[in-house]
Amino acid sequence: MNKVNLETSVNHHIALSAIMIKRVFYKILSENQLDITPEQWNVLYYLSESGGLTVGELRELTFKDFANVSRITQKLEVAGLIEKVRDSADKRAFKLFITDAGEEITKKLHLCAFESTNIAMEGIDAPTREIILKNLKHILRNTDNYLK
Amino acid sequence: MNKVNLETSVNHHIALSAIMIKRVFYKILSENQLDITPEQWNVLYYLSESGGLTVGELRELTFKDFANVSRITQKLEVAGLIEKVRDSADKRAFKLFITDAGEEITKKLHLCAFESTNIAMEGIDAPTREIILKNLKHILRNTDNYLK
DNA sequence: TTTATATATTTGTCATGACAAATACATGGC
DNA sequence: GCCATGTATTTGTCATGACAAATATATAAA
Repeated sequence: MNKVNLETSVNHHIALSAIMIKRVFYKILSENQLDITPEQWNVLYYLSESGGLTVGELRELTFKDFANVSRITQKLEVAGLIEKVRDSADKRAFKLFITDAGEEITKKLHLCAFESTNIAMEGIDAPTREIILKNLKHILRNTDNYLK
Repeated sequence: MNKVNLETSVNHHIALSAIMIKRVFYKILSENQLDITPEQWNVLYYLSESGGLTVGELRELTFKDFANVSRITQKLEVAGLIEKVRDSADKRAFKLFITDAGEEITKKLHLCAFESTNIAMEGIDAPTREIILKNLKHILRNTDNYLK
């Protein structure tokens, strides 16, 4: 009888923590009257770091699929936070750029992300955070290999 | 300038790991022709452990909100995997019970969950898993306190 | 009892994730 | 150039999460 116990399952607790962290982030966002979702923040983050990414490149960076990146970027474009420019060399593709308004909001979003990290990680020292990070990256490799 | 770096953010990697683990689980479920979602598995798990829970009790156990538990249990009921029985003492509430068909599927789901754990955690030794689990529980307390 | 308020659950809406199908453009082989 | 195939992106559908509003029943207060 291979029975799983969710109370002691790391997998399960990763899922729960992810949900709770996202809730904290949502709350901080709404307290700061930022009409942005955590996933939109994720896209803005990468476009702020490096402009001119395509939808496909964003897909890789964000671990999302084309469909979702497509829809998230549409919303950000409507909100005036990014621009989608047809690539003249490859007319199927877009190059995405963050706008000045997008950069403004991204600055605030960095503060919110910083705050939510402080809340979630309070009482966990730096070496332990390193261990957790290292092992989460290990889990990402494991799962990535399996899904290939 | 408080700038967050997602590449070294534990928060962010928890979110990514959660998504990837869920994808692995989805894949295993579909390979086993189990027409069940990870969230439905979660509900089945608790109803298998202890029958007669209300929607509200399930909500607490699963970290979901009423709306979602309500919809998930509706689908499981339609699929014949659980039963919702009006509580005679409190006619607002239901008592939920897993059916024999639900128990059958739950057995298989335990195996799938076990398998997905093995895939995600491969190469991470037991003491390290303990450390991760302990700290994820710490994060759950931190976030829970903040959201209160 | 009547009324106000609290509780259990459901429904509606929007954003997102998974997944399949559709669109539009590119590229290689003929 | 023309066609088959591949690539970039979009759209549609279903399940779920967040959140607000609605429904039904319970309970407390007047």
